[in-house]
Amino acid sequence: MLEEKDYFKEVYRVVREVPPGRVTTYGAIARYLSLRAGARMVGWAMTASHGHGIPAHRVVNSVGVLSGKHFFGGPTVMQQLLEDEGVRVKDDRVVDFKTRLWDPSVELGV
DNA sequence: GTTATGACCAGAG
DNA sequence: CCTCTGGCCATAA
Repeated sequence: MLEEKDYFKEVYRVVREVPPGRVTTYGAIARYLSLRAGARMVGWAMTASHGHGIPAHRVVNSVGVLSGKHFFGGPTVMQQLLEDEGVRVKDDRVVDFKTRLWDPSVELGV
């Protein structure tokens, strides 16, 4: 029946809430959902996010690096998607990462 | 059961 | 900037 695990759906729900032009991090999602599995499981969930309509390009690691760009079918696809939404990317890193960061535990309230 | 791996994180040097 | 270490823990073999 459901291939997806419950925490997968939780992660997807949060990622879907990330507005265009903003990014969030694996750690932030893990913190917000209190996933004991930690940030690694968020990354694992993203791997399975294909076909779920998840804007995975808005999820980067703690320093704003596009660590998952390799999974978008090309080395520039993820960057292209972000820049198309107004997020500047330089050397695989989000420019003005701190101001672009959308932390669910802050934006949605803890 | 054990081992290896990973779209991670934080700290130390 | 770089590498290394320790921690986290689900998944695969």
